[in-house]
Amino acid sequence: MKLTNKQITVIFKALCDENRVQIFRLLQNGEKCACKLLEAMQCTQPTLSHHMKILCDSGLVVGRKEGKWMYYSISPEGTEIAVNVLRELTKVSDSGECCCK
Amino acid sequence: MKLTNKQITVIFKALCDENRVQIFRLLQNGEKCACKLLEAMQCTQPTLSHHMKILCDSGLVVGRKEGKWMYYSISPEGTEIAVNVLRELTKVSDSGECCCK
DNA sequence: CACACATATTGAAGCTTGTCAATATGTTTT
DNA sequence: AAAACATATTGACAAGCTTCAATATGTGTG
Repeated sequence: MKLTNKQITVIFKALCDENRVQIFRLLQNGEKCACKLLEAMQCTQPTLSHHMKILCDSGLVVGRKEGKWMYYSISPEGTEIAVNVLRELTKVSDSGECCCK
Repeated sequence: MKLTNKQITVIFKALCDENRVQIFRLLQNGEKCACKLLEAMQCTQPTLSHHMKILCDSGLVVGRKEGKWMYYSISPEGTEIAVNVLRELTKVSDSGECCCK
């Protein structure tokens, strides 16, 4: 599972906005419909929809349509990938010294 | 260790830019001086300096000054915090159903 | 002390993102 | 079929980010 730098930025862009962090907090105790999220957030419906799209694109959140409602939840698969990417990217091999030393 | 939503976004902004992701890759095999990073990157010195500031502000990278050189490395403490925050934020408690169901 | 070198800061231009009002799409109800 | 409802899309504007050239700061060297 090899991601490009571009794809990695898409994942972490999900967490670059305070509103989206708050949405994660709201989703932590289970799936929620968009209307419930909207109630809890201080933004308009189109803005929420925009953030949900970014969250879904990142893979950290998944959406499920049921009739006229849209249910969102945190994706265990997506978040596991994100944790692994973060781990991978920040892992230090420490194989060598810098030339300038 | 309780971070605000704002502080969390600062952490993940480090990984929102392709160039910064590339910088992590360069730092993976140990501390590097700014001049070495600059060589490897396709950007000007002020741009690199700007990115290094964002990385240091995130806590994921630490800088160390030695004479006229600046050495940067991945911070094990910072990255551990980041992983924990990501884990925390994406942990699902699943305590209850959404009202709309 | 003047000069060369490494890095940081400033200021401006261009691009991207976040936000909202208005509107469109799709679904259920009457 | 029309009305009501939930969500998505569009278009416009504001705010923020990335980038660079120019300049400043700090450090070692002749």
